[in-house]
Amino acid sequence: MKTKRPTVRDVAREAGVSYQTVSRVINNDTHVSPTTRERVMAAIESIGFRPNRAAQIFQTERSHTIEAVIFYGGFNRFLFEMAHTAHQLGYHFSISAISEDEFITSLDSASSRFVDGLLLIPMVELNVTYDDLQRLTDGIPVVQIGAPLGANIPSVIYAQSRGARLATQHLIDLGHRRIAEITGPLLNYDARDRHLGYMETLRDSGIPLGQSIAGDYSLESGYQAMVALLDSGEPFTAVFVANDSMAMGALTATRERGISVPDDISIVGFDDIPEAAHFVPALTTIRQDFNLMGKTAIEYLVRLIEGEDAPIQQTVLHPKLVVRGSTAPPRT
Amino acid sequence: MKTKRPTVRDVAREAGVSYQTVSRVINNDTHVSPTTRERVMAAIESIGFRPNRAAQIFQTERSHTIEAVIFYGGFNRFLFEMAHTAHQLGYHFSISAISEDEFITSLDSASSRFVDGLLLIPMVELNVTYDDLQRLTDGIPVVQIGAPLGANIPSVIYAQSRGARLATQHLIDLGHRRIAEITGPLLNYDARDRHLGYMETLRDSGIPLGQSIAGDYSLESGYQAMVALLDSGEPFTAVFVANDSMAMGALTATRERGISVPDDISIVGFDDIPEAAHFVPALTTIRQDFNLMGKTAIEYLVRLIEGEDAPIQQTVLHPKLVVRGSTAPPRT
DNA sequence: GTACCATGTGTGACTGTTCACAATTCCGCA
DNA sequence: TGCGGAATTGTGAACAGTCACACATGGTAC
Repeated sequence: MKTKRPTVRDVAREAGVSYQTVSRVINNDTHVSPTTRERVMAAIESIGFRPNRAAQIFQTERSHTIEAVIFYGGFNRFLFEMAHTAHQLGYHFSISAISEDEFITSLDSASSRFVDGLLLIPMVELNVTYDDLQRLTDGIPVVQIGAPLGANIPSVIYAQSRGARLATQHLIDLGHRRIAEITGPLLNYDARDRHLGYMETLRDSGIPLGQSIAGDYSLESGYQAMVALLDSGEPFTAVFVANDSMAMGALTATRERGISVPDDISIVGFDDIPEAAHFVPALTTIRQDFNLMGKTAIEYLVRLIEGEDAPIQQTVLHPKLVVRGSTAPPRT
Repeated sequence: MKTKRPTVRDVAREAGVSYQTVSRVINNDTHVSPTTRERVMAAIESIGFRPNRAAQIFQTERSHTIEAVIFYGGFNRFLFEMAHTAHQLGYHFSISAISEDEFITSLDSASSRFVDGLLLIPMVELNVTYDDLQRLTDGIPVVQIGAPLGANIPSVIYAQSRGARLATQHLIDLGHRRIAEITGPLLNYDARDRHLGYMETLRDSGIPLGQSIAGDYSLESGYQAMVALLDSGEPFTAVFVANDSMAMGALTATRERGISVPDDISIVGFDDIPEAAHFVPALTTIRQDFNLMGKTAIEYLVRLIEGEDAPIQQTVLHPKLVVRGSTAPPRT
């Protein structure tokens, strides 16, 4: 962890050339013979050299960075709140939007860019352990938003399965016994945990599982899933939908068929986005405060960066049930 | 523009101290006498010294930057798309979320951080000229998203007033003659332009202006504005609402009063957010593609950064009308 | 055979800041 | 008056790259 990072001069020694030649190679300069280039590349690979971004910027006075300046109070609350919290604590905030296969690259370049801390917001399950993560990032503190409950990674999560339990139990308490489900993409932590919470609650009450269809959290997929549910012919009086957007799509599907919510079918969503209260009917859902989650994560990350004492921990926030007009007792 | 930036040594000479003392002052080190500190501060101020962030990071190996790693495909499309485009063009993307009074500070620190380009996304009118901007940022290229039509600033905008015209004309074509309005916050470029488009269209058709109430683009404010409109007693058969969120709130207000949309009142929104098609009734609105706008802005910014030849220009995108179920001819 | 040029490679200097340590000043107290 | 120690200030070196230039080599044209 404290071993000095290799420099161009180390690479040069290894490859038997001058540091300037190494510089030329990492900058894709043309005036290098193919054989030399190859030798240098091999040396870079073998000793694990990464150019020091700070030194490059210092020298060239170019950072290759674009900055978006955005005024507080607007849209995009989630990222926004985090950026704001970071600023208040004296940190710049940058986002790196990547596709899955850029994941590794992005992490291990972080140390050469002297990023002080990383906030990981994966949408899918990461098959890396915390140790892998530490090795990849050269020991840079990482806080993950959203993770399996009990994971040994510094993280901030909402207890997803608990939220799903609240939702499902609410339907049971109203008297429903045939409860279908529209899940999120089951590769996601949260989607899977919501699904588990639903199943466990039914099992605990001795109620058979209903039909379950997977969506991808999008409005459109919620619509499609509800259509499929209705087309299946299997009867049900309530649906637990894994997020509010899909619930909105589901509502549209019922409306098109003249099915009344909540008289014919009750629907519970998840997230409590601001629009949920304005759905028709207003959506009963599970509230999560994303801003709080972002803020908490940043504060924790800064503690990890600045204090040696901060322990690895998982902060678990608890969602709550918000009852509105989309749920009612089943028809008798 | 090409004058060398002052260094700690310049400040030291000016203040009659050593460069190390200057360093101590800018790092808020305790071991500096109050008088010396004051003298140094004055020197810094007088010669306009800003510490070279790259050199600081280079030396300390700390950047005071937190990076959020987010996987593509999620939420927050707007910022996200820009980040992605920037990455593809070889640039890092960072966001700086500020309040209005941090505006100046944020801009003039950009050059000491060697930011290559700035993307300005103001929600309110900026009372700075392009020259001011250039001076503040030390000549760093800037592209602004959203600006008055015809402004002499590199910018990418949607022709807001044109969108408002489309919306208003649509209502007129349906036969409406008493058309009310719910505007956005009129300090915003876009809100004002939408308002103007509405007024001009009515004037051009010789139709008197309807009642106009200002909201703040939030769901809740749309609800309140519609309530106020209905309470006013002044009759109207259609409303032009300046964005979709407010339109959603407005729909809730009509529903609560048993007023039918579009039978009693037609409503047109603006933006075409994904939810708009699922409103009850589905919302007639004006479509803007925010992703396209972000992408266009980044690409233009990169051209400004890399090419000397790129001219100052304003790219004007054109919104279009999407007709759905919230508009119909007025009752006869 | 010499002059020329292109290509490939190496050397020294420089960037602006902070760190470690050295030197100076100041003050109270014996 | 002289001394110890704290507070304040100064000096040299180092960080890891890149730039400008110099130097070698080898091929081509005269």
